[in-house]
Amino acid sequence: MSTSSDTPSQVRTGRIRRSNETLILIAAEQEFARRGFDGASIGRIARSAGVARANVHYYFKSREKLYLRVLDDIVDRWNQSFPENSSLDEPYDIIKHYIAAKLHFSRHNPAASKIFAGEILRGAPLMGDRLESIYSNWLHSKVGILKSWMQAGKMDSLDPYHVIFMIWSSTQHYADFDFQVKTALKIQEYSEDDFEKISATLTHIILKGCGLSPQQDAPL
Amino acid sequence: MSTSSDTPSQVRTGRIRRSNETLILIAAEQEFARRGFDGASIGRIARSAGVARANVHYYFKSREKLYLRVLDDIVDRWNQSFPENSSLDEPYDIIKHYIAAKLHFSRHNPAASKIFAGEILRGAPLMGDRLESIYSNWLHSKVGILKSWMQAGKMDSLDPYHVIFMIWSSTQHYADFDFQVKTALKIQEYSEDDFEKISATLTHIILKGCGLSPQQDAPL
DNA sequence: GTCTATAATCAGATAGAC
DNA sequence: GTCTATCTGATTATAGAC
Repeated sequence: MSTSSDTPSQVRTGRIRRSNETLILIAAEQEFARRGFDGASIGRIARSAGVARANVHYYFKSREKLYLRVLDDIVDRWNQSFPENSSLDEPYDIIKHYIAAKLHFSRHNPAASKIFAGEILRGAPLMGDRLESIYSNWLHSKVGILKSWMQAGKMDSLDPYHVIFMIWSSTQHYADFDFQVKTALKIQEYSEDDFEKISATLTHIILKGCGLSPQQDAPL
Repeated sequence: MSTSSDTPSQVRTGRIRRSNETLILIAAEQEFARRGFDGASIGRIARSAGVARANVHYYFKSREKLYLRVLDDIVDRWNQSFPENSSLDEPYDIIKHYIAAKLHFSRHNPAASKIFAGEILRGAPLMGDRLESIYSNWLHSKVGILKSWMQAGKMDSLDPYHVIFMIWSSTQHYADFDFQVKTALKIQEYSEDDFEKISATLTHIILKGCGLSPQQDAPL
């Protein structure tokens, strides 16, 4: 078609669009994480991205649409961060691996975690049902797996939902409430050493607390 | 003094003031918890309290002052909820009691918990240093106690800060993120039974995970 | 595709009648 | 002490020149 001819100007235009969209999305994620949807202003996002206010509207139409786009991008990143690793089959290893993955995400995507935390804190006024669909299937399938492990005597009998909520809450805490953690620890930023301590402590308590130890039914 | 004479009109006036202040404070706590400081509107607070917009300003001067007053009242309630109970001296009992107290507060003061969660999530833009002063002394003294228990071999050696953060995060989760929990559990409101399960699960994992069991150095 | 100017909206705060 | 009316400021969103 005539509109799809790749003239130099169109190629350059496409690049500018992508580049500007990316700049705006990065700035928007920081702004929404820091101030929440209500506190965020398009003016600050534009300034921080280095574009004019009107251009943010040109690319994303409205603040709400921009916010939802940021959320979608976060969900994509989230899904990429938790690949199915079928090489593990021991409860101990699987849970240990999951805690590590969650902490890794919290460490490297604190803004993303905060945006979701804010959204849930307010009752998901903007995401609505989309929130549930993100984790619902995953959650209920893992609950089933935990139940089967408990029935097989591989781990202590506990409410599987609350075991998972505990992993969520304790790992996300270091992203969502980093301000309080850092103030309490008197540090500016998390160090490698901090995250090793966090990982060691959470892993120890949760695994031992669930009655799990390494290779508990290792065949001699 | 002449101004303190208790004429009927002044007595009634004082009562109205207290009554209206209370109505506004109750409405404000709900509004700030649901929408955050930026999303909250004085109009909604006034309507919900049954007074005119201007009266909220008359009593509290500004939205920010009202917010800070709500925070102060929450801190008071918080302090009343955690009386020093010197009757306990076993690590197992003390931590178990603390988890129960935290969960009790989460259950009965979800709005208060959410307001603090929102404030910490955004880096305490309005509370500032006042936040730290609330828990700082408590935290560092308890860290010292945990350390002494670990050195005495009464519990596993772990980073005491992260043990406490874990108790905070896992108990507060049920207030701050109740929307997600309730959606996942497909319930409208927490029941007595829900909280018993939560309490049992958290208590089991944390205590066992820290290597604590009841009366571990019972005499005889 | 970009930017300035402007319209429209909303909410906090205040003045002043009652 | 209460309430209506108004002022003010901020911010989203859009129109239209470049």
